Amino acid sequence: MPILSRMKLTSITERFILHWGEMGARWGVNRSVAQIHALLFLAGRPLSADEIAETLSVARSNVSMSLKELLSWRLVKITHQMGDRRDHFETSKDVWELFKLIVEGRKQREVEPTLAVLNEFLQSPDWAEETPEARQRIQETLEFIRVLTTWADEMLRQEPETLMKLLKMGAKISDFVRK
Amino acid sequence: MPILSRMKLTSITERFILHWGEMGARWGVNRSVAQIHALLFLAGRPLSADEIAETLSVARSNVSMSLKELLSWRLVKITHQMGDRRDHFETSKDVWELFKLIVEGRKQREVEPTLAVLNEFLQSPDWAEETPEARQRIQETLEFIRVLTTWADEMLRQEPETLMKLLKMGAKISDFVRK
DNA sequence: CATTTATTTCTGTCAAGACTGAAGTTAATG
DNA sequence: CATTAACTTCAGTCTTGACAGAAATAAATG
Repeated sequence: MPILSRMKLTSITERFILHWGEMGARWGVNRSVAQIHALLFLAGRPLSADEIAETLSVARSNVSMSLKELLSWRLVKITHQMGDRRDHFETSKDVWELFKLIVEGRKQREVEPTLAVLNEFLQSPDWAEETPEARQRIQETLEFIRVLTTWADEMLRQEPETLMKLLKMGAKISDFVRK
Repeated sequence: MPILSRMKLTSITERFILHWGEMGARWGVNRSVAQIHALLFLAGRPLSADEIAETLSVARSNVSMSLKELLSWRLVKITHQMGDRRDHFETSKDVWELFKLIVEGRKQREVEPTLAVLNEFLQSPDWAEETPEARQRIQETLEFIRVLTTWADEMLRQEPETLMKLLKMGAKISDFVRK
């Protein structure tokens, strides 16, 4: 069976994918998942699971699982091509959009459970047993996470252009606020 | 040899430490490292390495290594007590300060190397071989990371109170900027 | 409705790295 | 300067999770 579907990667594309995989791993993302996402990002067109497997030299089954995870993060969408029964997968080419989706995903999967846990502490009958200092620090942590996520929600609702302006205005705004 | 140094953890403290360890693991931080940090945060006083090991039931050597890592992130400082030769370890009780240190650390360890890699691509003789689309996406990624880190640098230079104000003003500022 | 094709799930293997206990090193004390 | 205490490093073990190949399932086609 001939290999028809392997994309040949340029040196830079390959290095990008490898670096992205490394970084993913550091941030708690499966290396293959990060690599597949990087490949789709640079390819800029829908790829079939076979093509991905061939190109990155990973098992077809591994690609299947990784794509499933990327789908669950909504980083990847399924598309179809006329006359081809296979699913094809693509990702947004807009880094801002990707960033938004990742932040949104982490918020739902990690921040919200943490808020739930911390809030539960406040309700707990054991709460009164804590030292006042520990109680205060837990409350400050809760408040910190709340402020940060509320703000992140607001920011991520903005259009990329607005967001860019906000970020680039950062210095001026903070000078203003400090006074 | 009697165990003199084990702190008894309240139910909530224990649950906090366990949850923090879990979250750390998700974000690519060694679970013990995160747990030790959580313990120091809630204890609110300097603890010896022995005391940490006893309290969390992990090997003394593991504590040594983990503390070394926390020191390298500057999340933990060594202090001494009169009449005790042992090092004691403490962390800031201020979540904002901790957050700053973590962001700063990740920036240095992960973001800067990534910027270096991407910048290198632009200089590379292979750069011209890339498709225009891939080139554009890599450049946009670079720009995105640059804008975000520049902004983060600015924000983290602020006092916590200024920062709080900025975050809480978020909505108003973005309404203003959009126009 | 049998057959081919596409996709997912399952299971065993392997590698990375977290953890431990022991050995080694350094520093303080009498 | 010998001895004890504090701390670090090292080597092996154990755990976790990534991965490949095989088997199972689902879907499409003639």
